[in-house]
Amino acid sequence: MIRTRIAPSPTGEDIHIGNLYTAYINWVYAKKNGGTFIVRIEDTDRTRYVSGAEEKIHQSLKAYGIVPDEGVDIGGPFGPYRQSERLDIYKKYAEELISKGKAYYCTCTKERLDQVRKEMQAKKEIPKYDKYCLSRQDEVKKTIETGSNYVIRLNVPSDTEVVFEDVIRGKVAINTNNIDDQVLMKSDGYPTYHMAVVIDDHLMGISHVIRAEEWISSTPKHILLYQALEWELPIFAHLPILRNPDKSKLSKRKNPVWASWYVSEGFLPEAVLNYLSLMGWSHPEEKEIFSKEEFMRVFTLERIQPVGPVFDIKKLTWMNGQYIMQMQDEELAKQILDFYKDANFDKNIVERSVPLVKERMKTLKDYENIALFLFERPTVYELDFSDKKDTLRKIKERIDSIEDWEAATIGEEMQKVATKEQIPFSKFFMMLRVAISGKKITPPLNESMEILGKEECSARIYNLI
RNA sequence: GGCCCCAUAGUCUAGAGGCCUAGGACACCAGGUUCUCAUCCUGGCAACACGGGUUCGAAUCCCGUUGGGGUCACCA
Repeated sequence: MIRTRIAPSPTGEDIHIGNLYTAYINWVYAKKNGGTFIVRIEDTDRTRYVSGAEEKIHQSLKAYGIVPDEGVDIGGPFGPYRQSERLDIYKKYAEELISKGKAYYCTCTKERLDQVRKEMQAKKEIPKYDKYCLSRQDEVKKTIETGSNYVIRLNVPSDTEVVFEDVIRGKVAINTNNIDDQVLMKSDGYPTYHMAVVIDDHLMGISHVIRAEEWISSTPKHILLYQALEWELPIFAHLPILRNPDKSKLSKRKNPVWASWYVSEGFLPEAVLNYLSLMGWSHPEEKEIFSKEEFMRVFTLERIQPVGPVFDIKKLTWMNGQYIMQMQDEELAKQILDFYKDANFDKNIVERSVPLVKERMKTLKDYENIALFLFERPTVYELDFSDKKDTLRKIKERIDSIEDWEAATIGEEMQKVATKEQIPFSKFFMMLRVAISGKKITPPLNESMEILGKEECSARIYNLI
């Protein structure tokens, strides 16, 4: 049975796009294998806890259609799915580890820890805890009984090669000399990530730990824990980290990173996911645009490349445009109406405008730039009409005389005016375009005029005379 | 800095020893279609980081160098 999970922390505004990527891969992998996808909230850091973040994460995942089978809202057989509600579980295993000699109490102060680290760095050694408390456990236990603060540390054996097989990278080996005696339980009674992740992944029956590459170097700690508790290892797959254009880890300083930002900018969730799926992975037939269902069909973890890809919003934008172009008109109208629900655009006009704007929009947000003039009269004009009033009058007269108000007729009649006035078509229509819309760049003019209606067009011209 | 991961055009990638004169996509440039823009079509620019091996033959395998990234918390 395949069981995958993502473990977001409610420490930001929303789910990070990199986590969304990880979530998508986990979700697809579980779904394609008839498995279960779990969302577990890792809220063990109460100092960085952001209230409301958890709800936001769930909302965003839902907006992208990544729906968990088990999680805080829906429950499941292995709950609770919020780590802050599992404290007694971690405590129990921490005690087991201590009784097995795999972990120990530590009462060192932050000052001493800093001091030790400093000294080691000065000696150019690897900065890590010196196991001072390990040798004096009886003494430490006594001070703890008097109420002093303590943590529980993993007792990392020296000079041992920890080896694991990563689905994406193959064999990875790290010597324990490079690993610190990781704190497992913090002084506030909460577990650290390393403790909680191992216990929960095991208890929740996670078969595949699919997470970002940044976790590779701490995986040996986790393996030590699995071994200490005599648990079977899950399969590990470390996904590449999405990068900024300067190749550093994708960060909010250099890129929009919140999943909901993309939605609010008018990107379609399916397009974002499609783009994300191309990060480190390619379709066996080199297709670029494909549905979730198709991705699910052909996806394999093995095909993921270990290189960290740069997140290119330009290509995402292009892809989003492709999705918009391929969308059914009715569906696009619905999406536009929904995206602009506050603007209260006239439904009929939106529906009629869709064929005109569809291949001009890259994002839903583009609609306003392109089609606003269909709803409001222009206030600024990208052309000066002061010496064109005569022609304008001719245009208005002709507009008023048209009986069959429909794009083709409008075009023909306007051409007649241009010919009569001896104005080249390109110049004439540019003038008319700006007179109607205020702008030099618009959707097809005749069709736009048809949508606006005869009276409105006539009025717009009249306003300029 | 130690450890770990990685290395095909500006970017995403195909490529698992001869099919490679290295293919596709985005971006960019030029041209065509067009009353603007967009779409669409045609063409173009542009890469196997470097050095050693192995082999009849290497973008593909091995080693080294260089470069990039990640990680070294009572954060995840």
